[in-house]
Amino acid sequence: MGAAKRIRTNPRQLATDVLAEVDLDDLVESIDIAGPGFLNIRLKPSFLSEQLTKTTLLETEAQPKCIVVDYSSPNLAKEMHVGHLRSTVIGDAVARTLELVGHDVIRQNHIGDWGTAFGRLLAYLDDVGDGLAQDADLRNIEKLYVKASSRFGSDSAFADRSRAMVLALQSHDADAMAKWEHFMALAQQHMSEIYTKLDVSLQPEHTRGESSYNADIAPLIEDLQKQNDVLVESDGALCIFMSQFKNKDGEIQPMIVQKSDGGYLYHTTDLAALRYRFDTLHADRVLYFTDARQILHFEMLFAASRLANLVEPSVLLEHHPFGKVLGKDGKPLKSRSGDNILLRDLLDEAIERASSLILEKNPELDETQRDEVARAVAIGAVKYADLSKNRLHDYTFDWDEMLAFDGNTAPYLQYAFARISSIFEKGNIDSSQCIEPPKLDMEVERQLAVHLLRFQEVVEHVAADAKPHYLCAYLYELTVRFMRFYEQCPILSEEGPIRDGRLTLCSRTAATLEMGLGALGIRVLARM
RNA sequence: GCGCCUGUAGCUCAAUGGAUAGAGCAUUGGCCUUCUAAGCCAAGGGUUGAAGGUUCGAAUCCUUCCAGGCGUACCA
Repeated sequence: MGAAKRIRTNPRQLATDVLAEVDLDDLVESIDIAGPGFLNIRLKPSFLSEQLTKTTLLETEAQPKCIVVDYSSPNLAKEMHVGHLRSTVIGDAVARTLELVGHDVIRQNHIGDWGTAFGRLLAYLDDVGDGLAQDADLRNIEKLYVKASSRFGSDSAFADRSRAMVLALQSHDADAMAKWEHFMALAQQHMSEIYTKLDVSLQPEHTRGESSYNADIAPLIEDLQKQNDVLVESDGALCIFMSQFKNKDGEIQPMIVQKSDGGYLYHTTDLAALRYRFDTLHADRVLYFTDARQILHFEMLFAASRLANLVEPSVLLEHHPFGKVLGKDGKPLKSRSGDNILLRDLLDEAIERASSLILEKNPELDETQRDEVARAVAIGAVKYADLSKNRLHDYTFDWDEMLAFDGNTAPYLQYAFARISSIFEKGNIDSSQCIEPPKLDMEVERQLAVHLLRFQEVVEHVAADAKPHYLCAYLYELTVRFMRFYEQCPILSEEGPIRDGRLTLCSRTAATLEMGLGALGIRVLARM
């Protein structure tokens, strides 16, 4: 590192110097220098034990910030498919984690409920007649959109009508609005059903779609025009030119704020949304979870908002991108029928597989319990499969991998919790009363204790970097250590301080699992 | 063309510039008369796409290649 280089000391010497200066006798059992200059510190069991019984699980933020988390944000012209999983699940986990550490989190579901897609859709509905619109469920509308898009590409008159429909919506033409509202009601109902099934914390009040910024756009453009040299007309469109963005011809790539036909684009709504988040919601930090194709869009959005002073310089603007979902053949994911795999089909399949496994593993559970466990296991497995990866590039979707219930999966963590619950149930013990400091004589006990004490650090890391996979890795390692402890150390058959101390380890592990999985949006189970 | 991203075990993925690059799946072999075997223990499996460079130390940082993906003015 730079520091070591500046003082021109080799790491081994530095370690020796540090060791000579520190006095940790009351905390440390042994400390020695190893390898290139590591200080290996072995903490005293008494110190570990004291920390476990005297510290809270998680200290909350002393100075909470107002953090806006923009995630899920499906385009309602289409039914939600597996491509929506990442934004929804990762965004939700980060929102929950930020809340857990004490921040004031405002969720924003920036749904695609406006724009050209709806022009095509509504124009197509006009062409085929209202009858279809009356009984169209979302699956039909999904197909409608495909047909509308294809006609848009092949029929220039239809393309013109689609664009005219967009303008009709933007001027709030009554007929167009009625069609749009009918459609939106169906689509939002579908969206809510998926969120409920997925156990995602997004509620209807978090929905603030593109259409909700309609009234803000004209004033926004007016304000931009008041600022010298920000908005420039080019080929009839109003643009912001920023020299760091170049197009394929090496010229400056404009950010189009208003199209030559007077319409607006996603740039425009996002600028309005960002302004709203700062002016009205008073955001200190804004996080966006979208796929990686939008990287350039967000770079331009953030740069433009700085240029036009839409937000204070101190406000943190972060885009957290990720790759798209591919099939096993390495091509964008399609089901056999050629459609994208729908989210509700994935979830139903997951629950079905979990249910039949539970029937086999634990036939004693009654049907109600089985349903509850199946849901928690299935949803947990699907979410964890996504959350445990930190991948910016595309990732491969595989049914068997995503719906696996053993190994490094959510059910493994849930299983540990169920085992602990079973101990407390069998011993008729209240886990919240377990305060006996553990002895930590066995190496597996010490290993568990050390890891338990790192929860705070990991949660803070997730809150800072918006990467839930750190927490997944932590919880998995915690569970591995607990399982070793569980195999080697009898609990209920012991007596006195040994038994009580081990119960404390169990209690703390269960509480950590519950809080950690809760931050990921995954439920724990007393039985499974 | 230019820009951004990615390349790690057969597969899916980890690894604040640090120690012998780790997990899971799959494969092979053990462990249920004791708190849930969705578990535990063990084995095999690597030139981190390639080559240079910086550093006491590189999967990680820099340069050049190779391969793939995405973006590149009125879609989002």
